[in-house]
Amino acid sequence: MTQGEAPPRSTRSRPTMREVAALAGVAIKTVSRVFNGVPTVDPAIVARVREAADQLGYRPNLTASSLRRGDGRTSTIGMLVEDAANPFSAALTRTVENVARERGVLVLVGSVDEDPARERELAQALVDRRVDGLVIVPAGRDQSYLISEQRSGTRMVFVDREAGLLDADAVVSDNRQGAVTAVNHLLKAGHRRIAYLGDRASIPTAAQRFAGYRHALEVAHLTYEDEIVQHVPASEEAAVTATKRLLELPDPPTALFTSQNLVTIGALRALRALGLQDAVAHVGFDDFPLADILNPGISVIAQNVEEVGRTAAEMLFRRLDGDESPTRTVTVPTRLIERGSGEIPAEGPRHD
Amino acid sequence: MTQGEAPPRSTRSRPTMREVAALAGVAIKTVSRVFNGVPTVDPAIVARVREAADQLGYRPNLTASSLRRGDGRTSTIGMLVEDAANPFSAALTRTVENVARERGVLVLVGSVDEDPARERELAQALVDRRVDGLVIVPAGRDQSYLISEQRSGTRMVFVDREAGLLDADAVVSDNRQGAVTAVNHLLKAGHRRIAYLGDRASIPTAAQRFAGYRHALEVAHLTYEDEIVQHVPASEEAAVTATKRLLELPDPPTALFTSQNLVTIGALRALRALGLQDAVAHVGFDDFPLADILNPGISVIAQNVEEVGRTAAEMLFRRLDGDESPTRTVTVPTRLIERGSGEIPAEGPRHD
DNA sequence: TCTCGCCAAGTCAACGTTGTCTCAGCGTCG
DNA sequence: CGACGCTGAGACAACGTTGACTTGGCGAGA
Repeated sequence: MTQGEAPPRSTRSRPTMREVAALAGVAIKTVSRVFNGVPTVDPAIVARVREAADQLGYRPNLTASSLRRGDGRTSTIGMLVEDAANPFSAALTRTVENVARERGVLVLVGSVDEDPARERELAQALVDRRVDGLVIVPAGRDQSYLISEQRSGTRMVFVDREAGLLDADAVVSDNRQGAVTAVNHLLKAGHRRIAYLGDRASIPTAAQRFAGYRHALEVAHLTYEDEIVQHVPASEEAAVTATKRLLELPDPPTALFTSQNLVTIGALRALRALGLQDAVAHVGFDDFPLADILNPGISVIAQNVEEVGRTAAEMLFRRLDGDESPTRTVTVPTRLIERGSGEIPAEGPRHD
Repeated sequence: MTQGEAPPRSTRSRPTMREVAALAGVAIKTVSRVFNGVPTVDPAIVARVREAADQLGYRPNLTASSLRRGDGRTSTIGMLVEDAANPFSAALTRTVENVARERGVLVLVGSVDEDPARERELAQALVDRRVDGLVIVPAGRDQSYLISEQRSGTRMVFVDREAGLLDADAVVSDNRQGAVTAVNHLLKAGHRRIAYLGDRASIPTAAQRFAGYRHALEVAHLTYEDEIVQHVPASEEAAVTATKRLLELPDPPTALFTSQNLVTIGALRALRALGLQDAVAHVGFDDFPLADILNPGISVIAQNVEEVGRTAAEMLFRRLDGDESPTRTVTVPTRLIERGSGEIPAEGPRHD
């Protein structure tokens, strides 16, 4: 810990247009014109105003400006994600930020932690700051509390999951089809006893992935067995326990479909702990860093996070630009990445 | 892609206090008092105002309120990180958000991408929105452009790296000592030829870690050899190439100290590609997910990101609460995590 | 009974900016 | 040479809210 030298700083209050105007010897309105790039101001005056502003360290107050301006735009949008620290949310935030950046718009971020009450509080806090729009990964199943905001002109786009009880734009991954692809891939490797391990079924995305799993089994004329299906809270620990339980069954599954990131990682920890990583096939939903470097590499259904985020942001800005067309839900396809774990055949690893 | 049904929404403008007051039959000021929890308002009137507000879907305008209020606080802070999508930045953002949340403060996030010009632009954009304070992971080495802001009362705390040409609070990891620990650990395993692979030396944290490396060698009376030192841009590809170059030397190093996240991952990819992961010892700076599940597990010097973020946020809020003490730099210790790769002895893996 | 003080509720102006309107000065054209 | 249009700059009010002050009604004490 180092000591600095500075004594308490003089909190001289921030200069305003009034002071700049006084120093430059012009009217406030003229300063306003200069900073808004109005072309009809005498170049000599522009120079004088700029000089005065620099001298005082003047910076326009966007807050005041947005209050007075007709459209009331704040050049700020709000973004609610599940948890700013997790890779999916972080990647999403970054792509939205990239699109916003091009328009000089900043992003207010909030982590909802799968808590509907928190979602609502944060959404209100964003609205209270008069953000121009919202990008929301909803936690709850009821967003009707936003109806009045929507009517008041706040544009919003939902991501990863659609809004409930609210008609709004959304961008989602093709969860169901992704799950079908995963299961079909395991079927192709000869598996007939494929376990499902996923997030609680109350989470819409988990429900869709689970539906895909059931559908694929049905098409393959396999009977669904409750015994090899586990819905657990999305945490590594819970997934480790659940995986072990599955693999210690009298008639254990020969393949595993894990429908969420942390669940996938928990499952692969459990497989390794049991020394079964080369014996039990495994496909996870959602890619994760270093999945390719493990042994075997983990085959996954990868979401196109960048496209999801970019599409959502672009839809939002199109709305802000006046697009009044009917609301849409855009579905972004997923992609199977084969890395080894999903290609382990039913009879166990090949030894020929 | 699904079609919604909603026709263009009626953009009725947002209700204001005036309208609430009219509906409740009271003066605007009374509505203001109700929403600010002033206790001297007749409970019957409070009820009437609240009802009117609910009926209209009224939400106070924090923007206007902050403009009028004496302190001008916006209950918003700005945060500049290297890249919102990388795990270090994301974790930092999240801890700062957690502290802010307790005070009803929201966080505006911007990614600087190691670009000093971008850092400056974003800082200005945040100041223009009159954030109450800034948490900055600086990209450039000169933050003197913030002196006038500081004087105008914007509080700021720097994270991960100290500010340049500006007297301000900072919270940093003990980079130098962490590097010393890493190298000492490798020395203890018998290594005498330890390579350094790190981010460009122009990045202050990289420079400190490099200094730690040199210092540890010196204390151990080992001569510094330029041949086994590489400064590369922080990317996996660059690190892969550099690592291969090091290991293909006539007299290759028996141990590797990688001083940055992506560099560490690049190095371990290269080690695996060459089949040397069990022969060459390796300690990385910065922990990363799944480091423990690899084979061998990757030993690292872990930064305490949570403590760094929390400390920074707490310092910022203490300043906002009126703390005028001299500026400080808080150094947060790092911690060695042994997982296998760093304990490989100098003569190669044991075969006894 | 009258004055005084008290307290709840209201009026007014102001935060920093910009939209609208006005005005002064200048060049042009009949 | 005078009316007119034009152009550039200023005056004024307003955005939605709150700080400072005022008002009015009521109870208490002399």
